Amino acid sequence: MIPEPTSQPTDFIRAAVAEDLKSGRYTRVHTRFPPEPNGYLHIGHAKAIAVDFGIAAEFGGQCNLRFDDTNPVKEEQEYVDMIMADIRWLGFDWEDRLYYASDYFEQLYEWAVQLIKKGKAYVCDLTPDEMREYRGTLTEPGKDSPYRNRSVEENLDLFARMRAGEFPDGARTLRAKIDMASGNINLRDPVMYRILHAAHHRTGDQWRIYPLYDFAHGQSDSIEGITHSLCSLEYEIHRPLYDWYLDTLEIYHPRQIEFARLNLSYTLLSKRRLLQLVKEGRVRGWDDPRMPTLSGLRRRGYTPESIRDFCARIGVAKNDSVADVTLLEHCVREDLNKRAARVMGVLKPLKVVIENYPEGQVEEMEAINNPEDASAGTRKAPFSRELYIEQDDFRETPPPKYYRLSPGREVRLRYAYFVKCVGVVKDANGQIVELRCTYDPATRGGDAPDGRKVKSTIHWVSAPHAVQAEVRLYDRLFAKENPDDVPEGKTFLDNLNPNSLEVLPMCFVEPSVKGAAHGSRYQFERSGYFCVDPDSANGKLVFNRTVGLKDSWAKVEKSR
RNA sequence: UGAGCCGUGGUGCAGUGGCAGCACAGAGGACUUUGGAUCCUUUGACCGUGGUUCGAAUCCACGCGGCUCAGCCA
Repeated sequence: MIPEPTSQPTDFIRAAVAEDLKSGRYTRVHTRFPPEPNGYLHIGHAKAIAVDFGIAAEFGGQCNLRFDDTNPVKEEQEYVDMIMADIRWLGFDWEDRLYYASDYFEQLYEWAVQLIKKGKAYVCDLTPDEMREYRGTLTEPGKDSPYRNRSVEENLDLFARMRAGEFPDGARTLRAKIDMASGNINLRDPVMYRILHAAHHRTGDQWRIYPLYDFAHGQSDSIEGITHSLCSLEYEIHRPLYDWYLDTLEIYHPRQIEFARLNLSYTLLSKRRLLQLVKEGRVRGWDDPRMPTLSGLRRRGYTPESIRDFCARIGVAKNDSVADVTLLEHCVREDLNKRAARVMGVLKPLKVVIENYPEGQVEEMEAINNPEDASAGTRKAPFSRELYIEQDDFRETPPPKYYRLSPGREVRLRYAYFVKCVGVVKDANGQIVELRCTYDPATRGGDAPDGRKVKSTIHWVSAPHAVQAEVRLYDRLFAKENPDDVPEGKTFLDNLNPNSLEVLPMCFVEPSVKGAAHGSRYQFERSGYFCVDPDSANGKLVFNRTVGLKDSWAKVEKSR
């Protein structure tokens, strides 16, 4: 497995695992990542994957991939396939250890029978409503079900007939006989099996009863010889039940340890609501670049390395916490800064004519591909009399501290010449449509022999050589730090950022990027990191902005 | 008013009886052919009250605050 780039984090789970090894409670480390195939993986799962696979690797152990597919009505093969692709993309490998809880249905059934024979499980005929009443409340104990003391023979018979499909959905359940007065509601005779006449994506119509999570998970861990079953905090309260099944069945007993799931500012990480955004068309799909799904982040241009780095940096603990999305952004910037080729791209073009530059002349200017990586080499960028620069790089009346182009002011065109603005052309509405400039031939390459300095260097693209592209600018999907923070009567949908997507159809990039493959990542100098979207086709380029560069001018301007 | 868990700068994570630290964010500066990157400086925290101790973020007690659980979801 890939070693994480940042320092070795030592957290309470690693400490517990090390202690278990030292004490001899376990002699090896074997974990598992157990997704339910009912949605796409998101950045929160990336944390869990990093914990499960990461800890196993660090201790020289293994990590299984196991689909927790005990609910056929919610689960689909499409999700299984995408989940596997996402985990691989993230950089983790379960080798030949791909399992499904549904692989164990027969064994689980036998164990259920065993529990019945031990007098530890019974078939219950209570309706869902009745069961709720009998369960009691958080502060009051429950009452025993009237079916609690059926004979072993009757239970065996009924359970077999449940399996045979003799009863309709919901007519009966198999329940563990534990303690209806327990302070832990999970122990008040939890349901082990429910009747579901539904086809399963793997077992087809083989089963009419399906085990619930609690009756499947621990035993699946046991079957696979898992040592440390790492899961999120909400299962903490299930641990006594996890332990009860294993102990009562008298089978190999893994240790469950819980940690806090990831929350991210300005982001929703709930499969249910992510699904809702997709189904209602609020986004273009699971892989919309604004989605926190791994497929969305991938399409947005995030690297797996940056996501792993992020996971390493947020750490693992039991505090409910909200990680700052700016840390995630920092992680991609840091990674892409080292790796992304620089290129010049003009998002909002303003035409410039260099009046004293010979018509028809073209010069090939040498440009550095990546100042952070000398091995990336150089390229040629064509320069000519007519160029495009960024609208933002010109102000007719420059505010204080604005160093870029303005009438009479000289700036450097990166890798080319000093130019001075000598005229502004406007249309009938007074809109600036073109700049007239002069250049100093002595400054070729960007340095003035007389030693004079310019305050600013701006990027440009030669108009006749420019490659047209569509650029999609993304902002946070939600306008609020906590998308769930809504006033009475509103929903998280009201916190959607109406400006989360801005499409710029008429951008110009330098010709070196022509024909770039889907997924290629670039830094557009002074602008940000961009990634070629799969919508690019037939020579038409579409870029997604992964993340902007830090912009200290924007800060100055904002504070004014 | 049941059971379980958790409280350290704005955020996340360390510190497990001996000078409270790291990262991100913020502020300031240096440098710069990206207002990028890099480098330097800097603001800022132990939920509260008692107790034990020479010494407490750490151990104990009592409070306070937050989260999870009353699916035949996972």
